[in-house]
Amino acid sequence: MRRQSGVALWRQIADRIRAAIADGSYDETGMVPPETVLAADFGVNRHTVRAALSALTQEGMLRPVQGIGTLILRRERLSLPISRRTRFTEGVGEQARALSGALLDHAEEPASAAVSTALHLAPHAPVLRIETLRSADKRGMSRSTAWFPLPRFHGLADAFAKSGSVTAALRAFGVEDYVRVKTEISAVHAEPGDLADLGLAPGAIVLVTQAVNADPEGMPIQFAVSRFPADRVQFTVEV
Amino acid sequence: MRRQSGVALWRQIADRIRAAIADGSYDETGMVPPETVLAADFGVNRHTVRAALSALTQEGMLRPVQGIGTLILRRERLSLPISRRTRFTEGVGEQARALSGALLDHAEEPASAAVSTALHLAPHAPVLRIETLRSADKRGMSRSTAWFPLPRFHGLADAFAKSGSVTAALRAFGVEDYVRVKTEISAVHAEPGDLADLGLAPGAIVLVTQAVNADPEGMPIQFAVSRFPADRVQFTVEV
DNA sequence: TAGCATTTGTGCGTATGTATG
DNA sequence: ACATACATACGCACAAATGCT
Repeated sequence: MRRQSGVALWRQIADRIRAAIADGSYDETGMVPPETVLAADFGVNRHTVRAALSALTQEGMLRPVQGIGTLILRRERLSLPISRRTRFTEGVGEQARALSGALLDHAEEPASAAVSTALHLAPHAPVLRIETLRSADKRGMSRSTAWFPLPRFHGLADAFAKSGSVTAALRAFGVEDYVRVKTEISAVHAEPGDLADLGLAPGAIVLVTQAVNADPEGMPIQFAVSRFPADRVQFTVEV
Repeated sequence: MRRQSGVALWRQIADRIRAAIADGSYDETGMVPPETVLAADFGVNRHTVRAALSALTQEGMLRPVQGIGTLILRRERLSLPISRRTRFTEGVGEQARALSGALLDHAEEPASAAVSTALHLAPHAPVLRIETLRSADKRGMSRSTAWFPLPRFHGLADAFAKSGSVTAALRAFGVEDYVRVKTEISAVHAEPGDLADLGLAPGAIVLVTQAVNADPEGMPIQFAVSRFPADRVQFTVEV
């Protein structure tokens, strides 16, 4: 708990309580310890603990009950498998009920250096860019920007908008199967765009993946940069 | 850039500049834009930008030069491959010169529920726990806690202390080869322990992996929880 | 050499946010 | 709810170092 660090004490404490809930430290009671206990544990005033709990309540993670304590509303982390056959929709599987994929924006444009490299295209070759938002149980789970080579996938944005699934949209373009050839995983603080689309608070963490998918012949067909709220998603790699 | 969020503006800006440096946005000049430009871009006072740059200078990422600008000293992130044959030392490869692994602590103790499950042991079976700190070029790269079944690996802590390598220590116990069978990746805010061991600032992000290694016969021999500073490390998965 | 534009470094006054008791 | 202390953010002004004309 460091002061004068640019991060308010109440937020540092909120982050630690959130982590403790996620790793099951309070599973026995299903409640957060009393405010006075937390205040003593963290070495701060009770006001400060209350500010932290208030923020977590705002996030929908806690529900305070007068005279009883502060209940934990269990929100498991979605576990997304990364494998040679990574698909968001299938990966979520039984973990959530209401799955949706929305098309936020799309455009045809010349490829940037990073995109043309990833897709093995000539510099500035034309590509289709689509911006998507995926949700599970009405909570934002990923904000993704994907690029596809043109003219092969001209019109794919419409196909995605109809189905809400990249796999289905690609199938409409004759791609029966595709494989994940590379995934880079990093983590950064949420940017203003994430806050709006995913409903996050400043200082929140987003996991960032940069992935390349290829068709069965090994030709890259999609390069995607996706951003996942780290408190709602984790990755599993089984090789 | 949201105010009154528990995260100081200068820290939010420092995080965005760090991310911009990491993704190569300023590679053309090798310098950060002038303070007045950054202030206008982010819509804040120049003092606030200076507080952000000062923090990054403290991290050793920037060097300001009066009359010239602010030079970028380090932008590369260590890329750690995750595969069936994941090894920290080999994974770093050519990316760093001085590699070291220090043994911080070790003890023999009964397995917790998570550990006994991961290692396929009976509840409370005896295990060896070792705490390690790995560094590359004198910068902390991972803080790791690993568990090994007993009595098979009794004395492994000493072997690790001598070599600074898990692979070498295991070989001393007759394990010529081992494979990574599972990796879970998530991200959280740094805890006080991370700040000290890895030299991080509050609010910093740590990537967390939970991994199981098994010997060639498929018997789990190691369960490890590792914490990596997200601004120094990223993962690559090639399947 | 002198002058000028650009850029980082510093000081001060004020308003708001954070943490305590 | 109030009072207090400190951190954060702003606006304005000016000093100091550098490169160019």
